[in-house]
Amino acid sequence: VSAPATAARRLGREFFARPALEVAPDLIGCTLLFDGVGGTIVETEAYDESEPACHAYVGRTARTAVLFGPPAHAYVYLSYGIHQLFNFVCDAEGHGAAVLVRAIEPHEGVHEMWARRPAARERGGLCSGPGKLAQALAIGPEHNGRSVLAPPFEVLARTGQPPAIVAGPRIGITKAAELPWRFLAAGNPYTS
DNA sequence: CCTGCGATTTGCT
DNA sequence: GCAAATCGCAGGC
Repeated sequence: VSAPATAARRLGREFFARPALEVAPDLIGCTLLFDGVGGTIVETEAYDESEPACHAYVGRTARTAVLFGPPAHAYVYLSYGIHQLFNFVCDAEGHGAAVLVRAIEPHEGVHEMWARRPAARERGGLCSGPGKLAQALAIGPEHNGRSVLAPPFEVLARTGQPPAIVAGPRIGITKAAELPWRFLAAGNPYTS
C-alpha cells in the first residue's frame, strides 16, 4: 500500500461526525491501520448515549469525557480488568456516541500480530474480537483520546463495491441487548 | 469439538 | 461491593 495511494483514501472528520448507527455499517470494508499494522474492518457495534449499554448513558464523567468530545478520536478502555477495547468517537461534539471495532481481517503487519499474540492458533484468531484486535495492533490506554486522523492511526475508505452487511444484536451486554446494532461483513471468516 | 470458569482492574453505587 | 462492550485454558465428550 503506497503512501500516495492511501492518502487519497484517508477518512476525514466528517465521516465520524454522524450518528454511530450510520458510521458503524459504513466502516465495514474500510481499512484500519495502527503504526502500519492492521487490515479490513469486518465487524463493528454502535453505541449511543440514548441507550443504557453505552458508557455515555450515565452522562459526562472522567471516564466518559472522551465520548462527549469531538468525533474522529479514539476511545480506549479496559474491559473485565484485562482487555483493551478500541472505539471511534462519533456524532457531534457534546453528543456521547462511539463505534466499537470488534474484528478486522489481517493484511498489514501480520508478522507483528503473531509476535504479540502467540496464543492465537490460526490467522482467523488474530483479530477476531475487540480484545484480540487491540492486542494485535498494540493499542492501549495511552491512546485514549488521541485523534484517529493522524499517525500512528490511519483509517482508509473502502475501494470497489460496498460489501454485503448483516446486522444483529450486540455481544456481551445485558442492557439494550435487543437492539440490532452489530454489523458484520456477510460471510467473512475473520469475524468474532 | 464444545462447554464452563477464572483472570484482574476500574468506575460508579 | 459489584458488575463489566472478553479471552484463553482446562476438562469432558
